Amino acid sequence: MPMSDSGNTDILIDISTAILRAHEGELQFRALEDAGESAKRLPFGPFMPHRHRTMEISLRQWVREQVGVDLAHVEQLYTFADQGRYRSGESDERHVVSVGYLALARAEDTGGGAWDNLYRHFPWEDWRTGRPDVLDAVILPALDNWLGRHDHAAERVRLAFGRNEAQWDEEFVLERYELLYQAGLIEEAVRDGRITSPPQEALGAPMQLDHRRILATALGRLRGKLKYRPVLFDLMPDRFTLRALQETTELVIGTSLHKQNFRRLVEKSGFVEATGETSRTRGRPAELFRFRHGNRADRPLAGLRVSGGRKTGRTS
Amino acid sequence: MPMSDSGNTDILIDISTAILRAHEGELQFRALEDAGESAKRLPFGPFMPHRHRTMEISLRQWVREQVGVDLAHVEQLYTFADQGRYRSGESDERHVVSVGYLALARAEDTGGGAWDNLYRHFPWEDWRTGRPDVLDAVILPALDNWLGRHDHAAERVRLAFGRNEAQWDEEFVLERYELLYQAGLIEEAVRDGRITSPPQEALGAPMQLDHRRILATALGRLRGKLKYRPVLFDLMPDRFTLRALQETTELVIGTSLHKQNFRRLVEKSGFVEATGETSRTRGRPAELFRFRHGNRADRPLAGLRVSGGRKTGRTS
DNA sequence: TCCATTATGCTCAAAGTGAGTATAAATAAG
DNA sequence: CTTATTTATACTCACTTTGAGCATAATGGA
Repeated sequence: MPMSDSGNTDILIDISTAILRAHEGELQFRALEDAGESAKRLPFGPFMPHRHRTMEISLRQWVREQVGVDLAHVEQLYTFADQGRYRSGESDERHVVSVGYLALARAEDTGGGAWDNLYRHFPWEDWRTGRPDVLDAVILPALDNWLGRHDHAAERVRLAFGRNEAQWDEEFVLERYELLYQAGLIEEAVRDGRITSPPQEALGAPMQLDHRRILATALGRLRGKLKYRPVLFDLMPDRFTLRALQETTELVIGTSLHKQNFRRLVEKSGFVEATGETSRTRGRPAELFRFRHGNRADRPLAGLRVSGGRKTGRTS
Repeated sequence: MPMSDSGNTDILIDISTAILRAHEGELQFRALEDAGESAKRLPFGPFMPHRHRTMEISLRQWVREQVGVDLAHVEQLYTFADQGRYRSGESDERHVVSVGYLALARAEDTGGGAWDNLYRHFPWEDWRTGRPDVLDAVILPALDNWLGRHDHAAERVRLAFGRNEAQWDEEFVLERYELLYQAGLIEEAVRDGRITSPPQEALGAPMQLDHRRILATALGRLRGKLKYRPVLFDLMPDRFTLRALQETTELVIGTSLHKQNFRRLVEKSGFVEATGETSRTRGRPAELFRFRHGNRADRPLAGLRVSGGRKTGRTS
């Protein structure tokens, strides 16, 4: 239903990319620093339709050329168009629409450049060594306080943060971030003028513009995709041990897994095949596997869904 | 990495919405007709950032006002920016970026207006009465013929259409549509000048602009979301029998389900509660249920995943 | 040689799932 | 009013999947 107005507004589309890799036991993203600005940012640039036929093609190209990273997987996340979350202080006349992308890279294919630990910006999302203290010490009390004045959001908080009967769903990264933002517990909310009293304690390292929101979207999307598409292998080197695959998986979903069951799951999935070679580190050498391009019934790795089942925790 | 160019292009953002409902045994979407144009279209309009703070808020509002539908669920699908798929014939100077939305409505909340059967545009997606004939009679032979000249796409065809060892994945709606488009088997491809020889037989009813692509995205997204979020209830009336819920489910995923097992799955999921009332039609009266807002551990309805298991088909 | 360390194999019970059979409660047909 | 038809609901049963753990196998280093 075309509206009467012709919609003649000067719009600028920014494309920002969360480029992730698994490296040295960390889930990292490519981060850039600007002079005189403590918060980092993602690589981004304007979409120029007269130059690039599609956003993804152009993105792949300039990330390789200007960021020095070969991308294994590229996926559009979301288009954010809400005003006031972006360049709030600047005097640009144009309305900015922000398109976020998720990209995965193998550590080997990443040149120099600075990489940052993703969980430094989302400490409440890393459950690998158990439930993060910051949840009960800071986040939930602060949210309760906020809920006193905004009780309509109680159900959203319950679902996002797994209170009462609800389970912690590791995919709700964005929902959690947005709630924290709305509750004024995120530094970006202060910057955007959404809240007057600054948070008593910084919850994760802030970023420029809406880049932490894009990172949250990226992490949530990746955690979801993991379970039904073999996207993890785009973070892995050519050959890898099942242990390394498990560690990368744990990095992404933010919990620890049962080793023997993980092995069983992956072996049955048909996504990997043994190479015959072995890798030696400390203990018994491990078999090296390689990704097996979908030549058989690709079964979802639903078993990667965070249990919540009977118990939790890793078994040696 | 901001590019040197300032990106000063006149960009128009169109927001198109696939509004779905389940009605009279069909999965329908709100379709509009234009004079002198046989292909229908979705409701759409330009994004006007100086008027609307976010795309979703404005969309909800003008769909209610101008289309006469109360939306139960709204979800952004994708932002398409590839040139040449959109308004190819027009002389508008501006570059058009198309943002697609999925919206769900309860049949009761939809006013007058025209609704169209979704599967009329995607006959190969409806497996409720078995594998559609058009697949083996038309689509696969034509794709094979096309693959002769474009064999690099063989793996994509295999996965999307479930050939050889691969399984038909009901979520790959967009992948299938895009392959058919690229292979020139879709009328829109002719319209866009992508292919010279028109398809021997029209595969599904065409639509204006890129609206069939948006519908494909919508159906695929909904089929996926079904399995882990209680989104189906946004298509259901206040009270419903389990049979009605099953029929709506089957409409969406495009396959038929085992009745007793569906009942078991839904009852155990905790998403519904009995009302005590019953509905009478022909046979034995059925209990009326209502949606139970997430007050307990919301378990994914993974069981809705199309079996592919031992056998298929409905049991009385 | 013994130990710490990591990898891999195997078991077992509980829960989930596919495919039925059986029974119940209505209406429609004679 | 009796019977057939239709739909709903209950229950079974074999098989698979999953959470959890025990047991054994290869390494390098003390």
